Amino acid sequence: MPRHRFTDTRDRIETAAVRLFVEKGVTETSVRDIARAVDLSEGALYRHFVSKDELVWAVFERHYVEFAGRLEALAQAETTARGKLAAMIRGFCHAHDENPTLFRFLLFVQHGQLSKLAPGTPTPVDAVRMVLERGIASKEIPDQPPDVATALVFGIVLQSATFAAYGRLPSNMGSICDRLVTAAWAAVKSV
Amino acid sequence: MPRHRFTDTRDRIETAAVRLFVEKGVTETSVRDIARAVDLSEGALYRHFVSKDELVWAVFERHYVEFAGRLEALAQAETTARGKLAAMIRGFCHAHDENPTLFRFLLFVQHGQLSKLAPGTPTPVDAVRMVLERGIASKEIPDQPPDVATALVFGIVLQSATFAAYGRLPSNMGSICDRLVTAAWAAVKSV
Amino acid sequence: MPRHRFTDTRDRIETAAVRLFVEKGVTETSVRDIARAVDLSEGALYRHFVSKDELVWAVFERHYVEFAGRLEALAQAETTARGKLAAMIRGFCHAHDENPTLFRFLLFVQHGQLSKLAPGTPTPVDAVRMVLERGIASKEIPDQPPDVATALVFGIVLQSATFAAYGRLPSNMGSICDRLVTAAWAAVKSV
Amino acid sequence: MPRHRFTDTRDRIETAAVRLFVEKGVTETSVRDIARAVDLSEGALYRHFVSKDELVWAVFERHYVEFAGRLEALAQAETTARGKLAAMIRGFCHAHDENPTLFRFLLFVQHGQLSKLAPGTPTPVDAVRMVLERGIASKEIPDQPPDVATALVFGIVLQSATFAAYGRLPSNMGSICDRLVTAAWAAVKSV
DNA sequence: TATGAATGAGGCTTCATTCAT
DNA sequence: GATGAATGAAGCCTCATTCAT
Repeated sequence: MPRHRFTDTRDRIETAAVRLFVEKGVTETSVRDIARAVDLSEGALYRHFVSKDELVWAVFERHYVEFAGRLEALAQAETTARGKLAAMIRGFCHAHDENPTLFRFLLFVQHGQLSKLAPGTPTPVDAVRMVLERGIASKEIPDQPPDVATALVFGIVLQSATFAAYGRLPSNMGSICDRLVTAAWAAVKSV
Repeated sequence: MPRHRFTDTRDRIETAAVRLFVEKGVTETSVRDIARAVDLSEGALYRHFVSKDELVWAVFERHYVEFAGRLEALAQAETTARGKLAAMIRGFCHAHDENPTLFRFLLFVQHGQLSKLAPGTPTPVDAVRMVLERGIASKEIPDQPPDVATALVFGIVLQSATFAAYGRLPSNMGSICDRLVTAAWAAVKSV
Repeated sequence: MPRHRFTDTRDRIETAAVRLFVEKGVTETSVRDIARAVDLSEGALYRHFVSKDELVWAVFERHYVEFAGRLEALAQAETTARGKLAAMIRGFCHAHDENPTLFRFLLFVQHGQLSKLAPGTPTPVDAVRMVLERGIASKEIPDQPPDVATALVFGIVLQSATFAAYGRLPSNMGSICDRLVTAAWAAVKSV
Repeated sequence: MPRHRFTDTRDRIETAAVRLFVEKGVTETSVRDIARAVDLSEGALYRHFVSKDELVWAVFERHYVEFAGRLEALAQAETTARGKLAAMIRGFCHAHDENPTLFRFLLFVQHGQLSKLAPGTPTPVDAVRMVLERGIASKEIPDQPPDVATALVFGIVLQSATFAAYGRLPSNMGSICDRLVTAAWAAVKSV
């Protein structure tokens, strides 16, 4: 059996890359930076990734789609619009606290990966929007453009994450999660 | 007057630079790109700016501080917490619609300029936070950590701007400004 | 007036590049090699050429087409098939002796540039072939596939140039030019 | 028998390598390319060849010398200069048709291997030259520099092979072999 | 023998910046 | 002020080769 730390190495690369991307930005992170972070030669990276672009994309795509799926599943486990929304916001907070670095990469750094998603690929935005749209249709939520409602909810969650990143809010989003749920629901109902 | 031409050229450079920074990102915009956009040689740019970094910083600092000041002035012209908040949100929307590109550069691109501000320099975040903190002190707003409240308001406004940039919301933020005021107030009051 | 040694520098680059391409091959010649040969930094080369590929192509295309034109003109100045053929072969010998390095680059190194020529672009091969085809049509040359006749003539000329390059024949092709004309004509007539 | 598998693999490598060398050039063919073509790992190739250079050289040397020997044998089986020359040209055509790829590698690609041959090693050029030189000495062929005569013959044969490679002449050189013999003889006699 | 991860050198290119004119 | 050639560092990537398994 060969060494087969392949998977291991690939994971180490991805983790280090995401961290650097969040710390310095994607463009500002050189392949050399990543190589050093995992104590590997630059050339060796290319046995695991075709190119820097592909590395960025691979990390993004995998987790982004997976996260969207998780949100959808959380929503489906609830029956009311408020329940669904609360579950999703808790999902955000949980994802953030589980791996803040990855969370920031997916939702803030992005670096233009979004436009590479195959059209129709479900995103976290879609997941939230879908719940709100249905809530409006079922009159649980007052009539309003679903995109506006989505902006309200998304903004409340993401800006909190931003403040957490800057140290303005506790790094543990779980601690303010309930507050965010209340605020988001109030915002959405306030039309 | 020669000084005019200078100022003129400098302004053209700044405007083009901001546009490119927003379109492609700061790092992804080369000095060559900027020079071409204003139909000037690369070398000539250095008559107007010491370095690319300084250009970025100059544009950011000037407008960012000025914008913070504008927000503060708007707030001071009102007496109630709700009035101040509404005025500021209208200030955001107005600033956005006046020059969406500059708005995005200041609030989204940033590119690490924030940390270069002299400590104590008032920022748009501070302006909003100050109003909310005082509203809490005066019981106009329920007791809560001011930073959380600030996150709610800021998130609602900025995410709407983001959606406007992506075409999910109308490019004219003025058209949803009242909705944002209502939502922000509801969110802040909902504790 | 700026220095405007532009043209000068560009020419020096082209000359050095052709020499190196012939000496070592195109792929085996690095941009660094060329830069050193003209005492310039690697980066500076890119002010004169978009890319290494473009440099190769630029040198090839310009001279190859020009040479084909020269051959055609030489042929047109003669009336008989034999006269035309002799003139062209003398044209080959003259081009070789004028600049053996360039001659070798155009006719031996090539490096796949041939397939980049716009379809229909006249080449030296076409020039020779045209004369032979017409000579066959006019019965000055015995009936035979024109491509075979072209191969005979071209082979006689180019192999001599090859031997000259290797030192097997004098570097001065002019000294065997008449012999080549006689041989080529005999070969073509011998069917 | 294990030795067979070894030999087998080595042959597969050589064949694939020659094909790639002809298709893309030696430098442009990477060890990886070769490994893929024979469905082997890169590392495994080094069990069969010391280095890429050695692989190139091994293939070249073996077949080049062997081909020269074949030509000499063909010549020796004939008595007249014309007979010897005709036999050799037929030898060229036969070798080409038997394995056009190998033929092109030996006679066109070469890639500087020629200069690595031990001085005095007989080559196809030598074989042809020897016959012509003796023909001149015996007055079967008019007096002329043997190298010129060699260039005429070699050029006629090789340019035809070139045209065959480009599709200008039929891929089957056997079909024009007699024509080449006639032309070569005429060229050589035409002094 | 075979594998595939790893290396280190080197290749092409871009970039911010300088400077003679 | 303006130009454009020049620089040197750095960036991404490929390659021939080695080696533990």
